[in-house]
Amino acid sequence: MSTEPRHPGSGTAPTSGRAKPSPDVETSPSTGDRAAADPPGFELPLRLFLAFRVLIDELHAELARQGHPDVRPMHGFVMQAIGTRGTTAAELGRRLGVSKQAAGKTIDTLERIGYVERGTDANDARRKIVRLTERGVDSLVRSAHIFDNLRARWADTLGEDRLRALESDLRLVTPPDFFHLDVPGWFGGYQ
Amino acid sequence: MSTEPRHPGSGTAPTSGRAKPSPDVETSPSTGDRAAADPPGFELPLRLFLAFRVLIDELHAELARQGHPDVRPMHGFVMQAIGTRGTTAAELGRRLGVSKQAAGKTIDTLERIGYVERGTDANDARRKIVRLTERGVDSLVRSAHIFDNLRARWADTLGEDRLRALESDLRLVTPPDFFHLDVPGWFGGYQ
DNA sequence: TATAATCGACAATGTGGTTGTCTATATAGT
DNA sequence: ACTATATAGACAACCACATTGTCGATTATA
Repeated sequence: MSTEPRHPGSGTAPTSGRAKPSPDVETSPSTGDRAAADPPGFELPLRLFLAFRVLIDELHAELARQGHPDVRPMHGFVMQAIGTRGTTAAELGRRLGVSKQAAGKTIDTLERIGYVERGTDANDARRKIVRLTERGVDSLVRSAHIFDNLRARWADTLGEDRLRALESDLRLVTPPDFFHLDVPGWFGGYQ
Repeated sequence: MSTEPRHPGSGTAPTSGRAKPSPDVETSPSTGDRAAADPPGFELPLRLFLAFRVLIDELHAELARQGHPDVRPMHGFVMQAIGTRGTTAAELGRRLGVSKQAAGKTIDTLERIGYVERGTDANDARRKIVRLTERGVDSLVRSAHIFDNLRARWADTLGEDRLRALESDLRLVTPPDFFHLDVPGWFGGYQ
């Protein structure tokens, strides 16, 4: 059906594909006993994810335009978790909910592309403090601006009060813990 | 840019949101020129993702209780994309935005755990039609029920009107295409 | 009929996660 | 002070899941 060519994982995903609206699958094979006007239950999680995707994709498209083409969604998230005060691989792993080895690998990548640097801890010879470089901070500053602009665009679309209500509602149904998303193998499964 | 403003939603009375968690990094080191009470721009995407996570995690916890402990988030999504009419690996790959090889592997998994089965196409000897088994359909039926229950719980928390407003708002800022999430290597990057 | 396109399979590869093991360093208990 | 235990980070092996490239079989088309 969708004759559009695929875009592999690299590069910033488009999201503006405007493909087919209706997928071929019935809402629910045999649960037509719900209130008629309600949307299918699985629309809500999908919309939440799509909304997330839209924001992240547009962020990185704009970030690429502003001189940060190599930053991946994961990187920005990790740099947020590193913070301006810096941290260690083990601590970062705990914060993100991944092993310290995985955190270390991501730090390797960020170091290689120049967004973090490793230093030593004067008080603990074991620890190596990971700190954002100037470039790393710059990417976060620009991300903040871009997110603000995206939010403003949503405010134009939805109205400021509706957007605030949306944010408020999301806070009510989500855990207060910000990081610790456990993104790793969460979506996939045992093959 | 995939979000064009349509019509500003008729305002629902906003309720006061709770305090922001404030992770380790400053919102924006030099963007204090926004309205002061606004949340940091990156909270919105994170909340969207967390909300998605909450729904999917609870779905699968309940699904496991109801006799489907092996279904992973990806599986349910893929089965929705397969649909009751069945499809082929190549078509499924296009629909999901992944390669036909990746789609084929996921189909292998679903076949192994008994949720789909492969048949032949009488009209085209190349194609192998993938269809949901009875067990596969059962998992989708239960998923629909569980999603409905989860939605009802959110309606209790937020109020039915607020929830409808949330869904409506999400529709305004997301592309109409349901599937085609390009989940694959999207989050990660080049190491 | 010759040529092109498509399906499904196989192989090789890359990314990103895991566990396990190792050394060096810090810290707590005796 | 000395020893036991815990922790940081590095290295290796492995696994999960995606990618591209290729290939034979089959269908569609010029």
